[in-house]
Amino acid sequence: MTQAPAGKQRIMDVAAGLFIERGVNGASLRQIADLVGMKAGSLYYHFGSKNELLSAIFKRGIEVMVTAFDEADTATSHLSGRERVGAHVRAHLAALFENGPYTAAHVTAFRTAPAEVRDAIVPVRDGYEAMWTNLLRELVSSGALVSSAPLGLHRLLLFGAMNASVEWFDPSRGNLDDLADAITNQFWDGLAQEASA
Amino acid sequence: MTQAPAGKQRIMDVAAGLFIERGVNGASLRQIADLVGMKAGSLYYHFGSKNELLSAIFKRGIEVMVTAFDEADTATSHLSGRERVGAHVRAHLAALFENGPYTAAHVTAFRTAPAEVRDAIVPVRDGYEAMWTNLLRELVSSGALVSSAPLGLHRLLLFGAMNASVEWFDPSRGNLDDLADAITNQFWDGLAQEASA
DNA sequence: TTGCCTACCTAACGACCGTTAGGTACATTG
DNA sequence: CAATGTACCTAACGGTCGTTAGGTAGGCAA
Repeated sequence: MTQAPAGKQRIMDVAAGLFIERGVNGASLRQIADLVGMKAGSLYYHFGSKNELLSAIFKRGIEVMVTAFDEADTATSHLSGRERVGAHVRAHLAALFENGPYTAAHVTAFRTAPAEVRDAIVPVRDGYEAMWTNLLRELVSSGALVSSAPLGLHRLLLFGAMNASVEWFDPSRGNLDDLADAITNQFWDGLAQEASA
Repeated sequence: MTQAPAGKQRIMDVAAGLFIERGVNGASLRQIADLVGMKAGSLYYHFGSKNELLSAIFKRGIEVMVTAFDEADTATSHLSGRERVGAHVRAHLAALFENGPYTAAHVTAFRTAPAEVRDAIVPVRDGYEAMWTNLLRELVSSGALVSSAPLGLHRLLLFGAMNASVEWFDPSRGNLDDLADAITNQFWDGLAQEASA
């Protein structure tokens, strides 16, 4: 059943996909090894334990998000607030759907991972969240966003809207740019017909 | 370790909480039984299988949402569009945080449940989603919501924002009314400083 | 050729899983 | 008082889990 160069990279790819589908405890090392074309014991040549494999996947998932954020940042720092938010939303979606299964695995499987794994990842994750907090703060300072809203809370709502898309959006059938636009529209203008009093 | 009247109801309570914490496969019948004050085998007096227990919890979780929606509907049908949305958002949050762990379990654990369980639940869940679709359609017809937006998509975004709160909101420390207001604000008006062109 | 390194494999360990068969204590009913 | 039903328990079943120890085939270096 072998079908590719295998190795560490491929193990992580396959494992991340299986973690998304069946959850941390639902995906066994034997299933992962099977899909890779190995035996379960051989995984231990590359990773010291299942938790280590999990951590590597989550960490990579955050790195992918951070990289996407940085690129969007440098590409749009000179544009309007709305365009900047739009670019960052698009970048987050790219991390979820276009740059491997790592970010999606982080978003869906992190919650039920062993506390040991979660505790090791939280600081890395905090770094990404801080980048968004800074972005939104800048937009308030520049007068683009309302200053009255609790930013931390609205950032979490935006994250919720974006991340939940892994459960229903199919990138082979839908357009990621359209999705990013819809999310940005809702975040920026809302859905009310006209600015209500 | 017994501490309460036990029975079917209590098993579902405890199991739902554990499914939220550790996921479907991470929560074992022995752990559930332990917390209830039973032995694993005894659970089979009340439920024919683990999947049956899962299904019962998910189904209950949806019933709780539907009930909350109906109450909000009859209580606010005569009010403004914004107030109606606000009431329904608040009702959804009530289902997630104030009416037992069932809805939260459904939202967090459904994805990794066995296909057999998911397939049985999907039709029930569709009923709840249709209620929201109808609400939003009404609001477009009445001119309260923009007609240009893809409603189904925006409903999913709203669901994502609301449901993700189970991962970070602590009802013993935060105010659910405030959270509902923030969600409603973001959905209705967005965060832009003023209606941008 | 010999020896080491890489990347696997085989085979098994104890632990835990969902599930089942067959008991038992207690309350209710006749 | 006997019979029945309810709500559990004990003990075990086969299976799967993460993990480990020890083996092995092929490539590269000396």
